[in-house]
Amino acid sequence: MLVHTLKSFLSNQLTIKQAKQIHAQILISSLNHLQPLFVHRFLLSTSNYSTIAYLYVQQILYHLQKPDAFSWGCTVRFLSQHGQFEEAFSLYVKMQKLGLYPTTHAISSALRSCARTGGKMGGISIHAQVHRYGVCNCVFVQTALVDLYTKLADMDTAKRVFDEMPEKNVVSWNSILSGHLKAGNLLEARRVLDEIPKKNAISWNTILSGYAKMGNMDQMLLFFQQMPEKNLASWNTLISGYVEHGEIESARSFFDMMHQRNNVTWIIMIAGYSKCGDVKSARELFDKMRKKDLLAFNAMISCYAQNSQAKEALKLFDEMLTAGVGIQPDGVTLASVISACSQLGELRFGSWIESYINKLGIQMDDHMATALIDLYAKCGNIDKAYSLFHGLRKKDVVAYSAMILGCAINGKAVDAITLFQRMVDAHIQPNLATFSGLLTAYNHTGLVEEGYQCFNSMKDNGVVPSTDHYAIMVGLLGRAGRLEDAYKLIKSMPMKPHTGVWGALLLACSLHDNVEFGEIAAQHCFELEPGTAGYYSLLANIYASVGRWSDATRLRKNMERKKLAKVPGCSWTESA
DNA sequence: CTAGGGTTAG
Repeated sequence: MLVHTLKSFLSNQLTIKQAKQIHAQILISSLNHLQPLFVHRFLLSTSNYSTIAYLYVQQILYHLQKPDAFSWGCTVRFLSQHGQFEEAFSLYVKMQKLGLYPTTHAISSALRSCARTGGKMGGISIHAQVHRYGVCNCVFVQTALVDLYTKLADMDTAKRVFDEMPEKNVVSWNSILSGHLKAGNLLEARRVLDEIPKKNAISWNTILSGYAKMGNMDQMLLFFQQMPEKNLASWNTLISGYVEHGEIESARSFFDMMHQRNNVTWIIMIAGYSKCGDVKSARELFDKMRKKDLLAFNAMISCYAQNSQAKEALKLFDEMLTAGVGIQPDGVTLASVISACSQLGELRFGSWIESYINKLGIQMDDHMATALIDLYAKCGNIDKAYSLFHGLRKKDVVAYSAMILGCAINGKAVDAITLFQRMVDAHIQPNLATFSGLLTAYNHTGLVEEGYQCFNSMKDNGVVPSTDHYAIMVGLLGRAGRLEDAYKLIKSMPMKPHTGVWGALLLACSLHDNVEFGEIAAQHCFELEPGTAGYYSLLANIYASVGRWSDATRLRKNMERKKLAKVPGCSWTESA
C-alpha cells in the first residue's frame, strides 16, 4: 500500500504545488514507517519519475530521520544524473555542513555537476577537500577531476591530475581526449588516441565530434568510414556536424541511410531544418516521430518561434499542455513561448506565462529572462525589462541587444547608447542584432550623423549590414529629408533591397512630398508586393499633396481595377 | 559513481 502510494507519487509528472501537497500528506501519514534506505533503493530502481518529486522525497527523508552519508550520496548522484546539477552541488555542500564524510559516489557526482555547470569555485574547493580526506586514489574521483579541468579549459591542471593517476580506465582517457579537442588541438588528440590501451566507441566518437566542430566535412566523413567501432551516437555526431555547417542536404541523406534512429537523431534534423528556415520539413519529421519527448517539442516550438510563425508555436505549446501528451514544459520551452508572445505583442500571454512559471516552480534562467526583457520592452514596460536585465547572472550579447532595442523603441536613445558602450567595455562583441537596436535608437531620435557613423562602424566590428540595417538607415536619412542620400544608399547595396527598404523610402517621400524618389520607391514596392494596397495609397497621397490630381485619381482607379481593398489598420499592441 | 551524440532567448 505504501509502496503503491509512493509509486503513483513518483510516476506522475508533478508541479511544485502538487508535490508540496503530497509532501504534507506523506508527512502526516503512515509513510513515517519507511526507512530512508528502503526509499532510496526503491527510487533507484524506478525509471519513471519526476525529478521534482524526487527532491521532495529527499526532503521527506530529511524530516523523518537524519539520513546517513550513503543516502546523501545516492541523492547527489541521482540529481547529477538527471541534469539537476545546481541542486546536486548544493546538496553536497549541505551534506558537508552536517559533518558527514562524503562517499566517493557523492564526490564524483558533485564534481560532475560542477563540470557541467562550469562551477569553477565549487569544483576547485571539492578538489582541495579530496586532498584533505585522502580519497585521491579513487579512479572515479580522479577521472571526474580530469573531466572538470578539461571542461574549465584548464588543460595544464587536467594533464597534471591525469599523469599522476596510478590507475586509468577508458573514461579517464576519453576525458583527457575531449580536453584536447576543446582546446582545438586535434593533432594532439589523435596522438593520444593511439596511446589508449582499450578504446571504445566513445573514444572514436569524441575524435569524430572534433572533426565535426573543426568544419572539415571531408575529413570527418573519412574518419567516420574508417572507425572500427560505430554506434548510434557516431551517426548522430556525423549528421550533427553537417547540420552545424549548413549542409542540411548531406545530413538528410545520412539520416535516410540510417537503419536505426533515436530521438537525438530526429531532434538534430528538426533543429537543422529550423536553422535554415525549412519549417515544413521540420514539421514533417516531427510528425513522424513516434515517441516525442520534451526536447522534441522544444525543438519544434523553437523552430516556429524563430521562423516568425508565432501563432503556430503557441498552438503546439497548447497541444503539448492539453492534448494529453503528458509532458511538462521546462524553461527551454517557455523561452521560446515567450518569444512567440513577444512577436504577437501579447502582453496578456506574457503575464500568464509568468504566473505559469511560478506555478510549475521553474527556475528563472537567463534565457527565459532575456526573452521576457524583449517582451516587456516591446509592450512598453521598460522598468520591468530593466530590472530583469540587472538580475541576469551573465549579460551576453543577446541580453544586451534585447535591452538596447527595448530602450530604442521606448524613446530612450541615450540609454541605448550607454548600454552599447558598457557592452563594448565588457569586451562583448556586438553582432547584427545589436546594431539593429542601436540604429533604431538613432532613427528614433533623428540623430542622422551619429547613425551614419554607427552604420559605417559596423564593418570595423566585423559585421556586414543586412537588408534590415539598410532599411533602418534609409528611414533615418529619409525622415531627415535627405532623400537623395537615402536613394544613393539603396543603390550601393550589395544585395537586393526588399520592401522594407523601398517602403522606408516611400514613406519618407510621402512625409516630404517628394514625387521624384517616391515614384521610384513605389514602383519597386509594386513589383515586389503587387497585392499590398498601402503602397498605392502612399504614392497617391504624394501626387495629391503636390496637386497632381489626375495622377492620384489614375492610381486610385488602378487600385480599384486590381480589386485592392485598403487593409484595415493593424497594430501589434492590439490583441487579436 | 567518471567520458561521446539532442532543445534554449535579441
